[in-house]
Amino acid sequence: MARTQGSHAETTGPRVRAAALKLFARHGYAAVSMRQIAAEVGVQAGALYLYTPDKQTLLFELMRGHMEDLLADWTPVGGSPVAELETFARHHIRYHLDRPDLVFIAYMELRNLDPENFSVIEELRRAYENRLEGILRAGVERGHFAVPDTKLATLAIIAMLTGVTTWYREGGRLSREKVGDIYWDMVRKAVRAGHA
Amino acid sequence: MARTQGSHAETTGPRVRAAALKLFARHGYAAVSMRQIAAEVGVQAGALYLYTPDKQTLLFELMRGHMEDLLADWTPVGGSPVAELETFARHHIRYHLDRPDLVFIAYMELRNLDPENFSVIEELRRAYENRLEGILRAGVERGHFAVPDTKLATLAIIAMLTGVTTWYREGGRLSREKVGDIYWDMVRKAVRAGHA
DNA sequence: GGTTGAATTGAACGGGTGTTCAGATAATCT
DNA sequence: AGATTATCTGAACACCCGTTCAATTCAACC
Repeated sequence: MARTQGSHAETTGPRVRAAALKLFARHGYAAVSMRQIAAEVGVQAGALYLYTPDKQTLLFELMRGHMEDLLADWTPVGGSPVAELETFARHHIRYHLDRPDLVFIAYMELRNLDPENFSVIEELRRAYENRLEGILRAGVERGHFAVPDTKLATLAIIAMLTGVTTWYREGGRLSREKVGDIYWDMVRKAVRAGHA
Repeated sequence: MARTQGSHAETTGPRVRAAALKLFARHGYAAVSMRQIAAEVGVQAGALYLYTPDKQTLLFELMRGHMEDLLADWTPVGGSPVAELETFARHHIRYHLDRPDLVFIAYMELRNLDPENFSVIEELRRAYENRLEGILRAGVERGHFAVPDTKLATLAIIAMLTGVTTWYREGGRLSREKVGDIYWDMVRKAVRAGHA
């Protein structure tokens, strides 16, 4: 018996992606089977192939969408480097706290991407890093920041900020606002000039 | 035909662990089969069970050994918090650069641990974090550090320092010494007091 | 040189994998 | 009401999984 209650194409597609996202984040891409995803959606495994050509593409599209949204979430406007760095840090934290599963996947499942898919994601990731490095470089030129190496500082700051997703839980001791304040305080001090 | 060239028990054990480590780090625990590990060692899959009760224990023992070595690598001596923080940061970086595969596994494969194994590893990880937090708290009490939240600063610093393994490559632009200097500079400034 | 025993093979076990596809079903259109 | 078509099922395909174990091989000992 097929399709027991009406046409579902428009809702099933997103539900497949949502189920894959949830299960990939919880158990890892390799550990999740198409049959498990189908069960989560409430459908047989064969039906998934109406919505994705294969399992690999399901993972890739989740990661690509995430990276593109991340890049679209905010673009530098070229103002004061200090203000731009603050905006970057707060956006980064807020965006990552809003999408814990996608963030988790984007960092953990890189090695499960086919080589072509991997380079697409890597390029998007580099574009994001370059944005932060641009801010740091501008700040160093104008004397607002003092970092020994802008590339390294870029990676250190992103690692620090992204780390928030490993411990933050909704309704915990600290509000998002407060978390943003605390991290921004550390970032600002870490790159600050003139206080050696 | 078995054992084509002599008794191998003493060398095969470590070789099994080394092969598992390498393959788990490259492709992930769930994506690596016992037959692949056996092939890397140059043995049939059944022979692996002379050296591990099962695949899960192989992963767990790698992670447990790593965490115990990390804790044994250095213990705080109770001196100046600034000096202790520097020692901690430099040890952390050096240790992590020395064992990229183990570090990778310890962070990526937590969710593939059985619940009992998971809590063992989690406890070791918490013990490590508590060491750093102890340093920060001592520094805050004596007025050397100013951090809004020592627990959060602990996690932020560890995330930042551990991030070094994602980009550092042997023989690259920066020496280990220089990397340690740069990260220490950022950590020191991030927690510094009296320069708001 | 025959015996012992550790080290290993290779086949087997039950079950799970991603993917395909003919056929069934039900909502929509004429 | 009947035809059409998008949606989904369920079985099948070839293959891989972790693990067990009787049989085999060979170094060491008597």
